[in-house]
Amino acid sequence: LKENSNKITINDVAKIANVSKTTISRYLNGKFEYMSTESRDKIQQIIKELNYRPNNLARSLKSNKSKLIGIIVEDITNPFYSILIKGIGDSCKEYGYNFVMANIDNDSVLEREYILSLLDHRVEGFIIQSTCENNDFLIEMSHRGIPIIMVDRVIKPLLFDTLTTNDYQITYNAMQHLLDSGFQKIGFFTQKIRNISTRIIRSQAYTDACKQMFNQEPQIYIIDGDLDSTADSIKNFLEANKKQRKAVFTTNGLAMLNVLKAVNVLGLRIPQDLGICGYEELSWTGLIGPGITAIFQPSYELGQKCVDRLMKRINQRKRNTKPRVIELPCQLIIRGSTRLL
Amino acid sequence: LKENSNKITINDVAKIANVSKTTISRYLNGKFEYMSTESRDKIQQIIKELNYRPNNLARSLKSNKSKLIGIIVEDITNPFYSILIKGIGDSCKEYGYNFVMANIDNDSVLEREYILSLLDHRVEGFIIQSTCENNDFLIEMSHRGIPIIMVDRVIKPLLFDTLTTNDYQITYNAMQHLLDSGFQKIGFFTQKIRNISTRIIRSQAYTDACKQMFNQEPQIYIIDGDLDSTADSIKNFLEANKKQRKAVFTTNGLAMLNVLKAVNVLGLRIPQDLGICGYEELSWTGLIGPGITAIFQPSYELGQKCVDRLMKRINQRKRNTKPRVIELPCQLIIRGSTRLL
DNA sequence: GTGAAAGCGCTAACAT
DNA sequence: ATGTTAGCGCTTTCAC
Repeated sequence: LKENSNKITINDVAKIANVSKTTISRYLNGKFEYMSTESRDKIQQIIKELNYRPNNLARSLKSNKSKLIGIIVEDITNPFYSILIKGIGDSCKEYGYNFVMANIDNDSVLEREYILSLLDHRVEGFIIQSTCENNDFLIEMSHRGIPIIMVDRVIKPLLFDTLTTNDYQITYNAMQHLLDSGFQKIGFFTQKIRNISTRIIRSQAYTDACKQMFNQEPQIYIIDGDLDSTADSIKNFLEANKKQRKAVFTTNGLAMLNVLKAVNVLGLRIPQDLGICGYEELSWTGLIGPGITAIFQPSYELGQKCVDRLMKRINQRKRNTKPRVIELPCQLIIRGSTRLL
Repeated sequence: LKENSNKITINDVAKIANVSKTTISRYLNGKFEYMSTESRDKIQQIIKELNYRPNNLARSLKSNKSKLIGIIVEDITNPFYSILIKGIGDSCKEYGYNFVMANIDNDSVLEREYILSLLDHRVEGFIIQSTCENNDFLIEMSHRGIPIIMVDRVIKPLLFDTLTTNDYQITYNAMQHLLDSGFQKIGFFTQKIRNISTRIIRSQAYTDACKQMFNQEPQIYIIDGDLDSTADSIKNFLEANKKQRKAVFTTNGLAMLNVLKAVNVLGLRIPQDLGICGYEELSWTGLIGPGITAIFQPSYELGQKCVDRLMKRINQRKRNTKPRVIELPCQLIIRGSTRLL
């Protein structure tokens, strides 16, 4: 590598190769049919010698193709997303793309700001795990011809390609498993539901299961607060269902963590005093007490498929074709926390 | 937002405002001293009405400032890095920057490829958690004037600004704590050490502690393999130190997880049969058995400070000033897994 | 206080 | 098979 090799331009290469920069450009874009073998070989060698790399900014400015996509996620510290992002990154590489990422912390204002800011860099499309509070804005973007893939969120009516998991079915299956294991009353522990579709769908599956299997009213506990309030919720749930065998279902990893901490503080035995089950399968769920029954989501594959779908859209002439929902199956990992006694 | 508002250029704004695009450009760059208040107000209003946003690609091409930085990490699914990246992202936003990230999975070839690929996008600098196998290459980049911040790695001689934690000291402190808790022999469980400086430093602190406190030879176990081989390592360690009270120290979250899984399989009691302590404090370490004693690293702050430092470098005329090491303190979170019996 | 014009490093339409 | 030329949307020098 030479000093300043990042300052070498197409003109330098052209001059040394004794051809016009058009020919170099053709070479760079693989249009070899428009040049002699000698030109081709000479150019190849010179590029290699000079360590020339084309300036993407200039290419993008001209062609409006930045080879960059934008990723908007709720919270990258959540393992579900960090694995998803790894899938996205690996897949991007295969397509010759890079990605710019923004963490929006559930803030819809931030979501809009970041989308505009990434568009300033001319990202060619987005993979968005939306707050679900900017639907009009997203539709606007879509009308402008910017491909958008929704991940882990379903917005109705269906306006964007959507990558998600079989949330309803797997939640319902988990309920069935709890029934089969002898649990009689199920508490549903979730963060604030807001508009977020996954939470709504999961709670719907729970509610349906309550009616259809457990003959109980839904008992939904919102645990956005601290450890104490989570512990209180659990105590309330236990009090309200004294004689029956009980289990809690958690809607995401954070809810799971909070419930486990509270159960720990309360000194409850799993699964004798309380069964536990829910989203999501994390590296450590097998190690807590008797092992926690948990739902595994294929987040890496989800990330890959998001990119596949986005690339299809980007390379598609006509962009207003009907959006599709792609649903990947989850897996219920059964462990001691929901054992039949 | 209007249709096609991303197609509006500085020329459109200039035409409507009835001024030259130079004036618009001055407005965009805050050079208000070169225009009348009327011009200024008019431009402001028109930009707002049109929802005009300048094309970053064009700005960057001209100015060679992309407002983009590059992040290279080993593995984004490791909570240490995902939290670090959150810190980086939040801090970037304050500076008006975005970042392009690459996950290199400990692969030095990928590291080089990604660095070049991000440079094609004219990132203005890098925050790199290097494989430590591309030092010459990184030095080359640095000579070309590309600011590089090393994070979580120390390369000697010191050629880059470096953000790290007080690894040696905190590891040594952890050893002291084990001694104070009545442990007599310590096993060191690590992934392959390779060139990675953190692992070297941690193992050095361990080795020194062995000599200075425990009067033992270092007992280092490499656990890159599967669960079975980790379990074997633990059995060997126990066999080799039959009569003494024993503890293991793990060098990162993955090693910790593997050890805990193996301990679980072997049915060992913590801390009676085996004490456990090490990197790193994760959301769940308090929930396993009696709670796991662990080292907390301030990764979010580390991420923020990386960006602070990088911005200093980017905005610095003279870039060859002496590199600095910034060391953030860790915390040892003491729990039941290293209890005095 | 304002504008004309050159140019950043490419691509592509149109020649030849 | 190859070159000429005109931009892409900005910034910046220089002139007035």
